[in-house]
Amino acid sequence: MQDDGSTAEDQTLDQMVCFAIYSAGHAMNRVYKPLLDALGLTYPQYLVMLVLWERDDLTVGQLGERLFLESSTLTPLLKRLEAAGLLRRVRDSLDERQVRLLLTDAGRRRRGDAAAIPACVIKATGRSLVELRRLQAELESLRRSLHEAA
Amino acid sequence: MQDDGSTAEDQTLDQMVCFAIYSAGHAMNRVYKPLLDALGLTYPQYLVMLVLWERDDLTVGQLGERLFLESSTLTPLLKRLEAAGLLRRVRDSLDERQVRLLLTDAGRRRRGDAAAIPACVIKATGRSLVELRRLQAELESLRRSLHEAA
DNA sequence: TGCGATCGAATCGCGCGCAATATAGTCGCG
DNA sequence: CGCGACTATATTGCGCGCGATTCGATCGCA
Repeated sequence: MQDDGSTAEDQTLDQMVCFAIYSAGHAMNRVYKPLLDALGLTYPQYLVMLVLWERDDLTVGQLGERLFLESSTLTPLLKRLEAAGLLRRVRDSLDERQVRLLLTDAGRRRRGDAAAIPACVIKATGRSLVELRRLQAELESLRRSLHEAA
Repeated sequence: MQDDGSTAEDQTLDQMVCFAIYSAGHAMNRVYKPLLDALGLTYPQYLVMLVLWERDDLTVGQLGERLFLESSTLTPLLKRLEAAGLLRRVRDSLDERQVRLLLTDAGRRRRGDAAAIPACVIKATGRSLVELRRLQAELESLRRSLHEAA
C-alpha cells in the first residue's frame, strides 16, 4: 500500500498539520483577546481596521479580497464597526451597488491605542523576528497552494 | 547581524504572522469542506471523531484537553454527533458529574469512509511530508509558547 | 452528619464564517 | 428605450468558539 515509504504516522500527518494551524489560531486569539478588549475590538474587526488604517475608502469587495472573507461575514462586522463610530459605510454615488468604507476621526484615533499590541504579541510568541518572518512566508505559501487546489 | 528590514515592517510582523495563521486556517477549511460534506461532518466534528477513533470512552473534559476546546463548544457539538447516531453520551455511574463518550457501531464504521481524506489534503498542500512535519512541529511549539504567555 | 467549596458539564449571549439566496443597481445589445 | 445578464452587497440559516453563569454531584472537613 505505502510504496512511497510513508508510515501509518504519515497517514494522519495532514490532520496533525491542520490541527496545529487550527489550535495555534485559537491560541493566538487568546493572546489578542485581552489586548483587543481594551480597544473594544474583536480580532477580525482589528484586521479590518489594520487594512483601513493603511488606506480607507475601500469597497466591501476590496476589503474581502485583502482578508479572504465574504460579504456575508463582512457586512454584519462592518455594521458593528459603524455602530461603534469607527467608520462610515457610504454607497458610491457613481455605482450605487458598491459601499465605500470611510474611517471616522474616532476610527483613525484608535490606531494610536492599538500601537502597543504588535510588540506584546511578538513577545508572547517567544520567537525572533527572523523566525516569525520565515513562518509567515511559509504559511502564506501554503495558503496559496490550498487556494489553487480548491 | 545583517540589516534585514525596516523597523516599520517589524512593527506589524505579528499581525502578518497571525493573519497568515488565521487565513491559512480558513484555506484549510475550504479544502476539507467538500471532503467532509460527503461524510456529513464539519471539521471540528471530524477532529472529535479522530480522537475517539483512536480511543473512546473519554470524558468531555478529557476530549477538551486534547483539542484545546471548552465544554461550551463541545457540548452542543457532541449532541449533534449523538443525534447523527455516531456516539452516545453517557453519565458516568461512579461520578455523575462526568459524561463519557462512547462510539456507536455507525461511528466506528465512519472511520473507513474517512480514510481517503488525509492523502487528499496532503496533496492539496503541495508540500512534502518532511516539510509538513517540520511546519507542524513549529506551530505546536508556537502554540505552547502562546499558552504559556496567556 | 451537615454544609460550604469545588468540580464537570450544560446553558446563554454574542460574534464570526460561509453557502445559498435575495435584492438592488449596472451594463450590453438590439 | 427595454430586457436579460451580470455585479456588489445584504440576508438567512447553521455551526462553531468562548466568557460568564448555572446546576447538579462530589469532596473536605469539622
